[in-house]
Amino acid sequence: MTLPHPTTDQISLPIVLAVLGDPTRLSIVRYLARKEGVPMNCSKFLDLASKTNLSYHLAKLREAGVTRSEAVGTSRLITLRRDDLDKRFPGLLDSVIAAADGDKDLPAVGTAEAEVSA
Amino acid sequence: MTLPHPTTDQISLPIVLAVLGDPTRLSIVRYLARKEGVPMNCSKFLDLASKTNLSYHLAKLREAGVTRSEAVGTSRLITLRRDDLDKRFPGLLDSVIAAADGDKDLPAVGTAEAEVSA
DNA sequence: CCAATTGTTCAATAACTTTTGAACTAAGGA
DNA sequence: TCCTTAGTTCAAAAGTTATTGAACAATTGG
Repeated sequence: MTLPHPTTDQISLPIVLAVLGDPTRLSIVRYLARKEGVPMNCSKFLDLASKTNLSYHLAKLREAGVTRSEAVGTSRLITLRRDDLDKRFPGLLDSVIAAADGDKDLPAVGTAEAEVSA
Repeated sequence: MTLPHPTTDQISLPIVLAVLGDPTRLSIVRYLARKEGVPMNCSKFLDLASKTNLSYHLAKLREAGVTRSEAVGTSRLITLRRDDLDKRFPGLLDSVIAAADGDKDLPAVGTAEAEVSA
């Protein structure tokens, strides 16, 4: 944990909702949920936006308390803060992710990829 | 139903989340949920914002499919579209409202009021 | 009919958010 | 050491959303 993250009780509902109300960020969260346990690095998401713009969106997610970013070497390992979000807003993340999974209009991550891991 | 409302399947997840990600609108939704079955008119919310600004926020909620506004005389009867939202995004509204109910930072509607009805 | 009440619309402005490119840092491998 | 890879920072530009006040419409009660 290198970069600033809010503590669990600092996570704010309107901020989380506003942050998830962006299609790029919602796609990132959906992908992180699908690949939970497999920490992701930024470059996974380069088909959603430019590197600079991703840096911006990932910072928003981190500052809102939705994700955790850990510096490992020259990479960032990005994970969903599922436990914290479930504690703070029970059921919210699950219903958002379920709804996002059924959303055909959200941009997809990793299309045309040999999806290997579980 | 006088004003334009999206149909159930036109309701979009990112738009709903973005619309709920505003403290004024989240307070309105929380209040509507608490007083469900009792249709509200705009003026109930005048302690949240100016009349003009409320008109704007209530239009946003309506256009996103979160509320329904019906013209009755010179008033609007505003109700939560709970059935439609539950059908489209199961569990989402409940978890948002539960989280909003626990949020001390959200502006309150109808404080210092003799709250009469159920 | 007149006035009050309820809410909308419009245009302007203020305030934010998103996107961009260029320049940068920091780690790792050859 | 030098080069590459991974990501950040900064300032500018573009775009969007929120807020305001003045003017408007429509209904209702006197």
